[in-house]
Amino acid sequence: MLGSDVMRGYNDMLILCLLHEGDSYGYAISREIERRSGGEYPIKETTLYSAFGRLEKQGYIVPYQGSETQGRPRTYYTITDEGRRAYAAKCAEWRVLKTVVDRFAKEDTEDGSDS
Amino acid sequence: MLGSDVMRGYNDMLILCLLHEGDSYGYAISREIERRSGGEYPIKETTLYSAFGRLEKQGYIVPYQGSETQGRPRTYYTITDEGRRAYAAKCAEWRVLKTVVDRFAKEDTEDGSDS
DNA sequence: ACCTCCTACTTTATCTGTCGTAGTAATCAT
DNA sequence: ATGATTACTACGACAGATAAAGTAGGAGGT
Repeated sequence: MLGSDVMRGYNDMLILCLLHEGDSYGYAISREIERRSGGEYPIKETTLYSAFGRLEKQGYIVPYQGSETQGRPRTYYTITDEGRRAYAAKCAEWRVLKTVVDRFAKEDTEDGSDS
Repeated sequence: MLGSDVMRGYNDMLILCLLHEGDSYGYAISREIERRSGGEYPIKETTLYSAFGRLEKQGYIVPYQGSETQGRPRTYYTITDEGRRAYAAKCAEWRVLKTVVDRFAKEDTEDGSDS
């Protein structure tokens, strides 16, 4: 299970990634993140919705009211061109981070003696 | 240049990694992190020293006064067994994070035409 | 002797993003 | 009407990062 400190800084990227694949809304995104992370990262609702506010303020996503609903009306989000650029930049930064942090991580499989 | 949000949660790992390789002190660790990250992550002094306090409180590292000095006396740190275990755990978490975040990152090289 | 530079660490106050807890809002099945 | 599920909001607290400034010691130039 991933802690929030290590995911901090990537929540925005996860959301932009999913919106990059198509418009969506809070609840669905929350479930998709949990599903795609294999249950390793069940994002908190408060974290998610505060991220929406941040991304919207930065002009990366735009909200609109959805009609089809099965409960309270949904707020859908569309990613903007600026959002796509920000997503690409985040992905590039992620590649850098990987190579950098890998230089500080040992490769071993925890014991080297199993099966 | 890596932002602090993405490194947050890995500062402790970087420090434990270097101490795992041998005793050291703040200034040297700061320089080694910058060097090994290829200049991508010049860790802030306040970040570093507050991490030392955190790690010491958790019993992961132990301080002692060094004698050889070229300036103000140095505070060296040794990693403890518990610190080694914490380092291994952080590395394991890092491996998980990589596979999870990769599922949300696009692979492209920004233009698809480089060597 | 004085000043500056470099090493080495500390203090304080502030900001950002996440979290815990709780509450609101709407629809559907019973 | 009541409760379950979907969907979102508000509020206060906290940890870790940051900026800015200060403290402390030795080496080298003038």
